[in-house]
Amino acid sequence: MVSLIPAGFRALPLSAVQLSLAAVLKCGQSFRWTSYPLPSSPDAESSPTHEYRLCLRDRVVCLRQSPDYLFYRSVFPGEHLSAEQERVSNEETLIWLKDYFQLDVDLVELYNQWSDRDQVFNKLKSRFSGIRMLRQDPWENLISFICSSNNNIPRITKMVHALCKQYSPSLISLPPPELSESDCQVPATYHSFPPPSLLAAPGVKSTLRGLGFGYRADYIQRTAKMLVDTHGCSISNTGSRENCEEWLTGLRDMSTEAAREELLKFVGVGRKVADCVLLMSLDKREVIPVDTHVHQIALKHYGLRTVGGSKGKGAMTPRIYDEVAAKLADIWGEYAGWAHSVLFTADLKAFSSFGIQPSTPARDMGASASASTSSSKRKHDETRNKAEMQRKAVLMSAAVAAIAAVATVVVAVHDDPSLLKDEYSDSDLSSIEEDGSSPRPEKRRKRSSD
DNA sequence: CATCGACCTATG
DNA sequence: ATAGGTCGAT
Repeated sequence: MVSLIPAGFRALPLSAVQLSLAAVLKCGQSFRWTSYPLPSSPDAESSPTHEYRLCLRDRVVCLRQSPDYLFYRSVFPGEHLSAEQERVSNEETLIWLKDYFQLDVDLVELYNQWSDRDQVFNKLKSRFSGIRMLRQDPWENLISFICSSNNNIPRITKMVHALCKQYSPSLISLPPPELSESDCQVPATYHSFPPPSLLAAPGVKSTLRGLGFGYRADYIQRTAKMLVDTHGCSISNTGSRENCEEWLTGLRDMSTEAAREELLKFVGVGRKVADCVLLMSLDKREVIPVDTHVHQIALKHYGLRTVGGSKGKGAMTPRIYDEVAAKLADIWGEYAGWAHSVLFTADLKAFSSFGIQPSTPARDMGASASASTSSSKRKHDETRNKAEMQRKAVLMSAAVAAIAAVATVVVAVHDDPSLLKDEYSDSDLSSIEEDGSSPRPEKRRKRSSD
């Protein structure tokens, strides 16, 4: 049967295996999407559960997803559009969508390739499907990931939204989708990402500090200033972006090494942030950003051994960085950065309940998490908007995974399995290596200094 | 080159 | 103490 198209939306045929909005828009690639839970529908199997919104320069793009379709619409400020304007804007939004989600790339084919090359990935692919790389705006991407240093996703999200609110005027104000008429919720205002010239002003430092950016406030202002001073902030006659934004985008045409070299010139941009930008907005699909998390994944699941003078703690030295990146790149191949994103997302604690079907969709009171887990196989909560619920979901998922692990096969490790370390066990990746025969995870060895 | 401490802030 | 690090000084 054909599922209903939500009112005002257009439907693009697209399998959920090719794209999972729930994963891709919330896994820390972009920090600017807002999501709204939708009231549950009678046809719960195939109808969207959330609406996602992003403010572009001139419009707000709204998305919903069913197993077989991506539903989209765009909302503009001002009065109604003519039929012709409507047609044109829909076409523009569709073009943007195809570019932003890189729909020309067959993700299923990539998943199959990675599965052939990597047994660890093979275990994850069914649960964490549809995770692809966005093709983001380089300027927004750069600033967002300067914010990401020594930081966590919720706070980065807050910071980026605060920055947009501070430096971009409100494009439009919209009510949440399909309100339950009970309470009058305030409409949300939507702000686009501000251009470089606005962040280059000296006063930005203190303003951003006031917004809780910490030391990143300086980095952002100085980077914006550098960019504007070096490559100009006038608007070119063709596009609607500042010259330096165009220049940044132009790094797409350079080699990975040359583009990285340019990015590293900016303040607050080290190897990791540079690699994030290369991968997420500059088309460098083979690049693997290595953070502490990815490092742990490499140690735990890919038998990377800690060589060199690395001290006991997992210090991220340039040496280690290169080793991890080289190892994973070798395993995953041409689209290694994309594969990395799947593994990274799978390891996020916030995704511990991802890809597990709730068998009892009716009851989802957040409290009953612990007791019922041991008896039932696939019972699980479904809504996870409450931050508090997420930690319970972690425990629950771990229990579910442990049961499932009994029936699963031993995971082959690429190097020496005996070198596997277990630094943190509350992630999802941890579930795939519990095969019953592996040695008991050792406690993290901690040096009592002082 | 490799290593170390400082840096904002919020949460475990 | 650490969260998807980076900078500047040994």
